[in-house]
Amino acid sequence: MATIGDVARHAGVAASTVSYVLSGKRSISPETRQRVQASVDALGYRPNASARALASHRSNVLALVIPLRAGMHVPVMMQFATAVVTSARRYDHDVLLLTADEGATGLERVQQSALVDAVVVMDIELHDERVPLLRALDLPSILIGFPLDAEGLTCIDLDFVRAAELCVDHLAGLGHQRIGLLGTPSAVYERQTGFAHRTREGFRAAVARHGIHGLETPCEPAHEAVMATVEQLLREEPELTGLVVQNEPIIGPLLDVLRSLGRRVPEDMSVLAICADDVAEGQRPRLSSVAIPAEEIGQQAVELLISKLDGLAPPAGTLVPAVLTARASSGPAPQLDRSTTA
Amino acid sequence: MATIGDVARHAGVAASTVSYVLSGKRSISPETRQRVQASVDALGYRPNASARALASHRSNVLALVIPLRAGMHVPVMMQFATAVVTSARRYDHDVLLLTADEGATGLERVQQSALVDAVVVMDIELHDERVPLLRALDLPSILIGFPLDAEGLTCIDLDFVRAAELCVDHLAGLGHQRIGLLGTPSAVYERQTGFAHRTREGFRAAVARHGIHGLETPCEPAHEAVMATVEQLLREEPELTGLVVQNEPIIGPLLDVLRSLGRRVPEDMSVLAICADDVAEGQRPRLSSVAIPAEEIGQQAVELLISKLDGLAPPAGTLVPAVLTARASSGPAPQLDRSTTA
DNA sequence: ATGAAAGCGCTAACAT
DNA sequence: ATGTTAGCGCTTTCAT
Repeated sequence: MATIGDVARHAGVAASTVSYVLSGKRSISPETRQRVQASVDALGYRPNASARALASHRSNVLALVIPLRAGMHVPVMMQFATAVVTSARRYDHDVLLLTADEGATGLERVQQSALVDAVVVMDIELHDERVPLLRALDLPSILIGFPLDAEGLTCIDLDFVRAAELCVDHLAGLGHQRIGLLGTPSAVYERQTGFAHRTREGFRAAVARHGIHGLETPCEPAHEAVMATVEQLLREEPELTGLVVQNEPIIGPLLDVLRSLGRRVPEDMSVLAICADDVAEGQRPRLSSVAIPAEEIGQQAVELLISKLDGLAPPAGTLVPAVLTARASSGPAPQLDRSTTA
Repeated sequence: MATIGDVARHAGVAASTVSYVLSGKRSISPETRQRVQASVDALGYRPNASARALASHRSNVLALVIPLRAGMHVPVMMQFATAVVTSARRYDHDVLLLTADEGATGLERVQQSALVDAVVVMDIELHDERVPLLRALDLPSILIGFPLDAEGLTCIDLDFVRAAELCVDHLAGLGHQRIGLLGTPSAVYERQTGFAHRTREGFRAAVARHGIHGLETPCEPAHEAVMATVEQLLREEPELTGLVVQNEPIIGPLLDVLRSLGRRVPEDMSVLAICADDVAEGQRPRLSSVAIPAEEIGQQAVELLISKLDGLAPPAGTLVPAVLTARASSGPAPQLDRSTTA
């Protein structure tokens, strides 16, 4: 491997000049720049990452803490992760993978060994144990998700409160009076995961505001569980005509279950999902949904982090606006013939 | 952050002694060792990763190339990834995430900048473009999957040929005469992904050996596609009584489709899956299956890689044995009343 | 069994 | 606009 010294000799300049040509941190005459660039190309020079990090106190590596906890939906996680890696590369950074089970220890370790410059933390709980650590650690960070107390931290997430509200507003606008929230697996609520709680919050508030009736239930991702949960919901509220689903893996089974129960979508039952657009469009009927823009959030997360590394002070909280797309799964509330016979 | 010099001063020894205590690369008197260890603990010393890498020519970081290509099943990928990270940590290594879309460039980059010591490459195609590069690059590597020409490379994977054989043997042993292989999305075959091709190979060979009739088809992961594919299969072969599935996301829909077509599992149709055990057990009926031991493969991959870094020459190819677990979805071939009426 | 000292390859003052 | 030089914090000879 060629070193910066080799390049300098080849170009007939000082090593520092090569460094400055590469970093652009001071002005270089066009001729010198060209000569150096030619030598770099000729030798196939690539700076040694460790040497650079040691001298500059910057590793150009971000840590990504990926949780793999019970009830999490993996494909969505991976969309975030991919977006983070892709965006990081655009800013000349690489991404180190930290699993959540190494937990707080892992964060401390990578910080103290100066392995990474900053960290992206996913799957934030309302009372996340990593939050105090992050505040103490002097490691620039961005949380994808909001803890209850976000003081001093930079966070970004979809506006889940608004997402739920949009769903309820949409259903209420279509005349639905009794609707349900089919949520994440219960483990997710028990961990007090931010997005699930905030969705529930928004659902409650909107239902109250519209003066309509709202039921909430978690749901495990298995066909049987979906069946049981839907039946339970219909037992509690036979006149249920609308469903908001925040649980990607059960979407398919849910539609099957409704079919097998003889409830047509959207004629008898309107279904709204909070899920990735491609998932919504892959269903039959195509689901009206509020999208989870993982790509956009991951990208913005990296941009916020980079701006912190550049010494800027980005906004502490970024709520990505929720957008509802009406498709084929939601329609006017049915006239409740059923109510007279039930 | 404390440096090795701080620790040395605190313990009253030379920096090199601290280094040797930490690395165990030369013998140290028990007293010195203790004193140094105490100072390390007292100061909370953690070696600077860049300095260490620069001096030792070892970054203690592995790269993991994760593909996110069309048709891939994400949760399985993540199981591999998690196993790799967890195992790497056990050998005091971290893992850098490389997405496949950076492709060969990414491998070259991390190698030339000495960012990583070695690389784990997933989702190998029969004629993988990264294979010649890997051979040229002088970067220790392990492939999870076998290219057609694995000369000079270290590979590991489940024995998919055997996995398919086991499934066919099982069905043939139960008297099934006409069976189908419901495979991955066609994009996966078109890319000539190793595991999909090898499964097909094994299926063909076993079917021929048993002198029974075998149908093969790819299948896209959407309810409608599953329905269409199954109907097509039954049209071609009305007396089909056994199905081997290598396509995790369609397992749920497949069972629904069979139900809606009035085919009971396993009375009318035996279903065998090649998938993770928990997926097989999460279905109703529980699926007879050949497990994909992602955990084990990921772990072994890292161990092989570490042994290479230690200068050993591990076996070039490791085929993890396929194991079939019979559960509730497979049974004796039905007496074909249907054949007389069809 | 331990110390001293020379780098590893780069960046960033500090020159001029 | 460019060169000189002093580190960054560690590992590893080379000494003893």
